This record gives sequence, C-alpha cells and structure tokens, in this order.
Amino acid sequence: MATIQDVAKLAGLSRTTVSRVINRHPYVTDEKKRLVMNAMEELNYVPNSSARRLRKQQTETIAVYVPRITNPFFSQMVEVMGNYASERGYQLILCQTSYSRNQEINYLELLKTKQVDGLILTSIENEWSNIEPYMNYGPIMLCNEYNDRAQVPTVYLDQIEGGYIGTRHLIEQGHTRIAYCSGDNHASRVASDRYKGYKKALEEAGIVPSEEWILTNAYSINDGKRVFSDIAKMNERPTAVFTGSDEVAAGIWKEALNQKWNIPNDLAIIGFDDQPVADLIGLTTIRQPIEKMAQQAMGQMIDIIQHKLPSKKKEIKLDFELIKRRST
Amino acid sequence: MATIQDVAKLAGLSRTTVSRVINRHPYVTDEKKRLVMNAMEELNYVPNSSARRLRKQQTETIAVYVPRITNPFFSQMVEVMGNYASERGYQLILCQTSYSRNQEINYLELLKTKQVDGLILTSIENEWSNIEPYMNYGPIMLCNEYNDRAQVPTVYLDQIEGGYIGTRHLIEQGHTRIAYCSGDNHASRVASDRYKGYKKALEEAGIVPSEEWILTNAYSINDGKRVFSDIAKMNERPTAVFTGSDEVAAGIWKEALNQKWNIPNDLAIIGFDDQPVADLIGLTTIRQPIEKMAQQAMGQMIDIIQHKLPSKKKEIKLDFELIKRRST
DNA sequence: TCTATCTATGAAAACGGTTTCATGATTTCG
DNA sequence: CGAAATCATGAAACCGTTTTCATAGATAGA
Repeated sequence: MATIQDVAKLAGLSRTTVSRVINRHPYVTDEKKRLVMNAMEELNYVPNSSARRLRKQQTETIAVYVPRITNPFFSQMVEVMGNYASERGYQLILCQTSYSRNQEINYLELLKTKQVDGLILTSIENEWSNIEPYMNYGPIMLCNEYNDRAQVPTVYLDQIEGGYIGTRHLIEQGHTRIAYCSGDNHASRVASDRYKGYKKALEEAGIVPSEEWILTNAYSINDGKRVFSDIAKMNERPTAVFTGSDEVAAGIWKEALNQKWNIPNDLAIIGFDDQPVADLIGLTTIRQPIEKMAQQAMGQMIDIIQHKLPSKKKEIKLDFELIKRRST
Repeated sequence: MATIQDVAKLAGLSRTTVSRVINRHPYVTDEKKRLVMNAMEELNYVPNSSARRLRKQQTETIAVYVPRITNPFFSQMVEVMGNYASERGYQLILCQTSYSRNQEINYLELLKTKQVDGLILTSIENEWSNIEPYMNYGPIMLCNEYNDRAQVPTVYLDQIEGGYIGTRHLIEQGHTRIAYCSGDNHASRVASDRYKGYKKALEEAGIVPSEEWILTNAYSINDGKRVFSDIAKMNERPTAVFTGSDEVAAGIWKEALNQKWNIPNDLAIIGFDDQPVADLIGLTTIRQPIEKMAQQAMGQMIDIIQHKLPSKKKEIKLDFELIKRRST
C-alpha cells in the first residue's frame, strides 16, 4: 500500500502539500495540485483511515443501538439511518442489545475507546443512571425511546397519546372489555407511557379493566399466539385487544383464525407501528413515522458531531396516525 | 482522556510494560502487573482504538453487504452475523447497497482505506470483474450469492436445486401451468440458477411454459400485488406460481384474496425463504438455513483474518427444506 | 565456573496521516 | 516606496499505541 510519503516523493513535494491537496486546503498552486493528483493516481493511493482517525480524533462512524435488527420497526429505522449516514460520509456500526442489559453496557464501552463519534439509542435496557456516565465520552442521542432524566437530544412520540388513540378507537367501536398486551421493560418510558394512555382512555370512558386483561412479555409473533391462548382461556373474555406491536397482533390474529374465531366480531385487534404485515392481514394499527424519526435523529447527530455542540436536552416530538383496517 | 503514558507515569513504569499488561504478554512480574492494573483503574484508562488500529494494521471490524436491511432474509442474516461477531470481539459495519451498482462500489472503497478487516457480500450487484480488484485490499467472502469466477470462500445453497424442488412440488400437486416470478439481477447467480431449476423440473415433466408466465422485477409485497394483477389479466392463466421470496408471495396472496380468489384452488402459490410471514398466512415455501449460513460465513471470515489465510475458493454448500402449508 | 538461555524491563522506532510553526515570495495598501 | 497582509511551501511535532532492539540479571547446563 502506498503511503502519503510515497506520493510526496513521486510528486517531488512534501507530505504537507499532499495532505493539503487531499483535504482541499487553500494555498496550493494548481500546478502542484496536478502533480499530486497524478502521483496519487499512479500509485493508486488511498489515505489510511486509521492514521487519519488517530490524528483527527474522530472516526466518522456512528453506532446505532437496537434490540434486534429482525424486528421490522428497528430494521426500518436502521435502513433509513444507514442510508442517510452514508450520504453524509458517515458509516454505521450496528449494536444489537438483544434486550440484554449486559450486552448494552458491553457495546457502550465502544464509545469509551473512541471507536465511534456518537451513539443513537433506539431502546434502553439499563437505568439511565447506568448510561449517563458514558456521555463523557461522546454525544449520545435517543430516538424512539425517551427518558426524563436524560439530558440529551431526543426524537420521540408521546406514547401516552399512542396508547390513548388506540384504546379510544376501540371504545368508539363499542368495546368496553379491552385487553392490553405489551413487552415488559422496566427502563422503558415507551412501555410505561403507552400503558398510561390505555388507562387514561378507559378512565375517561368510566371503564375499569380486569387485571387479568393485562398481558406482558409479548414481543414476537409466537408471543402473540401465546397471548391468544391466554385470552381464550379467560373466564371473563375481552372483546378487543390492544397490542404493542404488529408482530404480536399478527400472532394473535393467526391463532384466532386457527381456532375459527371471527376477527373482529369475536375479537377486535389493534396493532402498533404499521408494518407491512399490517396491511397484509388487514390489521388496524397506529403508524409511527419511522422514516422521519430516523432522519431527524441522524441529522441531529451529524450536526452535533460536526459542530461539536454540547449535549443537552432538546425534544423533537412527532405524531401518530391511526390506520383503520378490518381487524377492528 | 488518560493515555498509556499517564498510566505508565502513575505506575512508575514504561509504556512498554503497560502495553505488555494490556496485551497479556508474558514476562511481566505479578508485582508490576498489579501496579499497572491499579493505575489503569485509577485513571479510568481505556486504550485508544484508533492508535491501536494504526499500529496493528487491523480494525477488528467486518463489513457486511446487504441490498436492504428491511428485507427479512437479510436482516436475519445480519442479526446472526452481528451476534456472532460480537461474541468473538469483532464489530459489524452495515453496508446497504440498495440494489445499486454505484452504491456497492462506493462501499467497497471502505476496504481500500483499511477501515475493515474483511468483507462479507450477501448479494452482488456488479460484475465480478469489478469486484475482484478489491481482493487486493483484504479478504472477501460470499454468503448466499455465489459466482464461478470468484476465487473466495463461499457459503451457499445450490439454487438450481431450490428452483427445482419448488417447481417439482407444484408439478406433483398436479399443476402444469406454472408461472415463475423473481427479482431481476443480471450479476446474480442465485437468480439465474433458480430459474434453471424451474426449467429443469418442467422439462423433466415434458412441460413447455408460456413465455407470458415469466415475470420479473419482483422484490417486495407491492411487486407481488402487481404480479397478481398481471396474472389475472392473462388469457392463458397459470394455475400456480413460483416466487422468489415470501414477500412477493405474500403480495400475490393478499391481492388474490382481495379479488376473492381461492388459494390454492384458483391459484397455488409457493414462496421462498420461510420468513415469519409464511407461517402467518399459511404459505408453502422453501426454507433456507439462514442461521447456519450466517454462522458459517462469519466463522470462516474471522478464521481467515486471524490466521491471515490466503483467499481461495472454498465452497460450503448447505441444503434447502420444503415447508408444505396451505397455499399449495 | 563459565557460557548459553531465559526472564524482565525500557528506550526508541514505527504506524500514516494532520497540524503547527517558520520562512520566503508575492501582493496590497497607505 | 516601505510596511503589512496574503500566498505557498516544507520541517518537525503530534496523535497513542505496539513492536523491535538493547541490556542486564537470573537460571540452567556442561
């Protein structure tokens, strides 16, 4: 591999001048510029990024944290972030926390060793107090997940609203026995707020839900199937169910059909996210503007990095949209 | 940030000795080791990875190329690769080519600038001759896609077999009018071989397909919907359709139901990949062992990097499995 | 006991760039 | 016309590690 020294020698100039040409500094005559360009061409020279990183103390790399990339919500997020980052000359390191606190902390050490210029978290597994110390090592942002104590830029949706809109819709369809099922992450404001929204809508309508109707630990299609069985076994069955993701909703839908239930007559289902599968099976759902969120977050992050802005709270709130389909 | 020099000073030793402790070299007395450890602890020291990269000429980073991360086939692949890499101390840079030749080449420049130790390609957009030159800059592997001319390790499935198994299944179900629909990538052996398998099965059964039945450019659910409309408009309609992915199959299925067609009586559909959606909508499909592929590929790659093995052709062939469901 | 080998450590070079500083040539301005 | 500002270039310092080389003491083998 040719180094900048080789180029300099071939061009009959100093490393400094070559570096100037590479970095488009002013104060290089066109003639020398041409000499350097030719030499670079001839030697097939490419600057070594490790050296550059070391000297410039920046990596042009951004880490994105997701629980699992196979979750369509997060893969859409990453798709958009990746493309946007690439357009602006950044590359993306993917960190899958696998819903594990340890794994999240492991990956956070990345920032310490200066392997990335910044971090975007789309979910949080640990208490914020465990994450906060890492802010010393570089900018951190939240996208999707949010937290009161986190003094960082945050792109989010008010999940109280999300839970409210969905539940309200079910109530308007005449339901009073509405189950609620979600994942179960103690550190997640998304989870707790959405539940608050559900309760709020019920309270407004003067409905008191049975405790039995609150189902947790539901993330995947298979969890959805399990949730259906749980519902089917209940003495006092709900007539509708609010779910935390389209995947879980799809699992419920699938198992309900297996058992010859009629959707929505025997059970109305509302999903969350508006993933492709929702359209496929005719699922009413609450769309989150993933693309906008991802772009806003990545844009902010690059801004912060490039202008060395101090990390401070700055909330960007986006809006939901209810997508009515056949399942309610 | 504390540097190795700071640690050395605090411990009253040389940088060399500190480095030895960090890298677990022999020939350090336990006493000095303890001194160093304490100093590192006290200063909250973490080695700077840029410096280390520069000196060691390796990055502990592997780039994975996929067309789009939102395609479930590839997101599953990346999920497994990411976890496996992380276990072995490597991190993963995600490169989405967006089915674009330019984008693929752009990302290939990464390897040139030594930003990664190796490359795993799961798809190929350019002719191999355009990719080959990059082999000079570091190890490249193929996983899923394959190519005769590529002298690199390859984890793959024989897609002739894939096309054959699916088509053969439809023939065994009594179909003789079988449409074929797929993406359309000229550089892709996966695409061309699968088509060969389709033709082979038909020929064996003495069937000559109508040219009208060969549908291309189908990647997504929406493409599937379009494909259904095309089929519905045909004079000589097929009674079954072989598709290149479960997503496309799902699109066909969805639109067929919309038009009140009966699946499989009016139209049998076979998908490819066995993604979660296949189980959901009861799609017969051909399962690819994604997890195994991903692990084999990442394992090989790390081996190659760590033992500095020369890049040469080495084919690891895995097998399909037909999953029979209600759509055929 | 004398040499060869092994153990333990540090000084200095190396990795490949960018940035600072110095210097001289050229241009601008009063 | 002389001083100040601007332009153009290179030498050397610097980023923070790892690796090579040198050295000296300890141990083993003859």
